[in-house]
Amino acid sequence: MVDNQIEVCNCGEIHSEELQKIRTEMPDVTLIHRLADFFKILGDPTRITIVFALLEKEMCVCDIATLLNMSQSSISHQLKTLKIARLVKYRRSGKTIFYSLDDRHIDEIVSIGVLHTKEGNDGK
Amino acid sequence: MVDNQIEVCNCGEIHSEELQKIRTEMPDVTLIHRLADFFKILGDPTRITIVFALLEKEMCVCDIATLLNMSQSSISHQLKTLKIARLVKYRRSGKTIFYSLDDRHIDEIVSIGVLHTKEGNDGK
DNA sequence: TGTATATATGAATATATGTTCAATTGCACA
DNA sequence: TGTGCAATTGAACATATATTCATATATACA
Repeated sequence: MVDNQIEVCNCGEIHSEELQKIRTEMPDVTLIHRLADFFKILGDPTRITIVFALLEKEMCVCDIATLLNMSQSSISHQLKTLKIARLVKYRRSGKTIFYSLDDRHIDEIVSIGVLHTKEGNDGK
Repeated sequence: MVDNQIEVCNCGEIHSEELQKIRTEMPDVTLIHRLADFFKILGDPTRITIVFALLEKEMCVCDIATLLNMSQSSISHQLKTLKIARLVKYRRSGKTIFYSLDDRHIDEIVSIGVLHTKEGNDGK
């Protein structure tokens, strides 16, 4: 990324040296993109519901589909997304494949999300 | 939502009584949607960068735009999104408007996200 | 080896969403 | 009151993405 900054305004509320200092304290671009990708995973109702389900116990694809009342194909697609993001892992047992959570931070992060959600108790 | 479940398979890995039990332990649909909306907010590089910036100090719109090297309009749009989601608040001071974080859980949740991101240290 | 079952995959479609561009609003100050 | 600046807003556009449908894999079992 080239460093030619847009000249936006002259408000000068923060001097450019301070902006420069803040810039050095910010996480690097790669980390930010990975972080955003991580949160994006949890930002879909289907996927986070799957996470909640797997928080209860390991399940096979068709169990999850039945639980969520959705097609097996769409669950499979979402599980693939979760798998790539390393949020779930799987094991094969004959014909069926069991999925389970693969991140020890997930319950923690989801719990905090619930806190935030319940505090802002507005009708959306 | 009607409760006519799709009959997906007969794998029967989990009996329907157990699925029913798990169903009762799952968060309700409204909470899940709010949670997904919350995580979706953090699931965009621009928005999470804004959050990181505001973690450092309160800033006006043009400062953020300069810092992120983005147009002031797009920052303003994103700030509106963050505002609606109650992640940021603002105060007016003359012509400029200062934004700051409005959620005491944010640094916590972002920190855990960073943990997850750094542990899965694959080259994506 | 052939059939049945659980899961995965690819293409297509519909929808959601981030940024830009062109205005407009709100406040300050001369 | 009128000009200037910071910020907001709405429409348009391009891109991303969730689900569906049809089909392909992979394993079990007869």
